[in-house]
Amino acid sequence: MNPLTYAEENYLKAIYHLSEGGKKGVSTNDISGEMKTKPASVSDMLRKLGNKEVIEYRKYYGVHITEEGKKTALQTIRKHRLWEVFLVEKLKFSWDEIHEVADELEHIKSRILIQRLDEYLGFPKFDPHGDPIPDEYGDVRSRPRIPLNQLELHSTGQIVAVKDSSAAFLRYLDKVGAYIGARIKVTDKVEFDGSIEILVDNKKSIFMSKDVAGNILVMQ
Amino acid sequence: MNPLTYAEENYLKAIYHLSEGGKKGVSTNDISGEMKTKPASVSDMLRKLGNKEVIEYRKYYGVHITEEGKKTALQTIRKHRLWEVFLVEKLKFSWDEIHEVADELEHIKSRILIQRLDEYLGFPKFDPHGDPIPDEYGDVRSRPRIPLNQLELHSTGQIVAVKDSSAAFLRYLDKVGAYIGARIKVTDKVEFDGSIEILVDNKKSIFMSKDVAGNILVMQ
DNA sequence: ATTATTTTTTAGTATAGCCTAAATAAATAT
DNA sequence: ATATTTATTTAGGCTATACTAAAAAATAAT
Repeated sequence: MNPLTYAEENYLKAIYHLSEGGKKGVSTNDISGEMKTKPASVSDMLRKLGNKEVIEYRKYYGVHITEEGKKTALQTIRKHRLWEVFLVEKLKFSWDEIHEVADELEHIKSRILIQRLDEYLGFPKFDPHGDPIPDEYGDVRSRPRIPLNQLELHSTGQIVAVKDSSAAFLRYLDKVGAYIGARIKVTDKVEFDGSIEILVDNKKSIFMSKDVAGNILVMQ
Repeated sequence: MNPLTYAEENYLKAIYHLSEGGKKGVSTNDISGEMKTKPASVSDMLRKLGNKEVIEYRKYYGVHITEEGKKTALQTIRKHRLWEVFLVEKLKFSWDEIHEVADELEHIKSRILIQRLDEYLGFPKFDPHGDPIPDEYGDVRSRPRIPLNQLELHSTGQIVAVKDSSAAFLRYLDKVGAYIGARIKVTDKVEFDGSIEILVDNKKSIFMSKDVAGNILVMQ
């Protein structure tokens, strides 16, 4: 159908991100939180996105993104991440300065622009945060995951999963401030017993045993 | 005052371009022609731009851009032209493909982005069309102007001013289809009397005497 | 299983930017 | 100088996006 507006693209992207992982619908409140708009505005928008068939929308029952919608969202994400690579690699931005700018750049419409940019950047597969860049067809080559204890000293990564997903272990992670999605950096490795120290989100230092680290999967 | 919206920036840029050369006000109809909107929409917008003090607006008497407005317009033009250089030099666009894309890119707001882009491109002074790129403070290093009759056969240029700005001469130029800003190419030079033939905007052929050509300033 | 609370939707309002049709001012022609 | 034509503005409408306040549905609590 019609191309999406700037605002519609942003909502769809938010819905896509909120959908990741869980297969249940996304709630109006979740979206309103993500978009920093009021729930009433979200309801309005959901009706529109439903009409454009990028989401399935049943009143009071949350939202599912359609295949069409997923493809569209991935195109926006592709553009966002390619521009992030450009900003960091070519214009020497640091990775904490790029988000807002990329949020604007991602809406530039020209298809040929993105193809040329991709080529110019050497067809990168991951953005500066380590997130994968979807290809022109929306396919994502996800990065191999390795246990945290195998990460080199000073390497960075992102926590993407846990091997041991027992409630006890998750509770422990929560308590020390680690979580799925956290950006981490290995700041110390103790040879003697294999325990390590990591920095979470550039803020919080956590010390953990080799056993614990072995149960956390990261991607670089 | 408040930052300008996307649409306001576009109108202001159009007004700036229409103001160049002539010191009289720009008419509503001129703007509507340039922006491909209806005169009624232009009236609306002029009131807004007047409130934001980037133009001086007196009903029925056309528009003058203020110093503040000129500075703002030049920033937009600077961004537009820097992006054009990027598209041509780095992404290998041909110069007839870049306009629409640059029209979108010019509205990206980050100041630091433009500084870095400028640096990355090696602080270019002219865009791919030969138009000068204003600096951060809106200063334009204008390219030397020469009388049209001194232009070589087959050279191209742009009409930027007239020496004789009498009403009669301007009316004549108007009648034959020449105007400030026109892109021209010298297609013939008659040795005998110094008269020349030029092609305006790749469309219209004009034949003119040496005297007339000598009163038209072009930049290459 | 009612009641209370939370979530979501509807109703009505506002602003930006565009439109058409009608009214008014300015410019031109007789 | 008046009439006609042209340019411009006003009035009123439409769509997109957001808002607040009120209504309705779903969920949780007793």
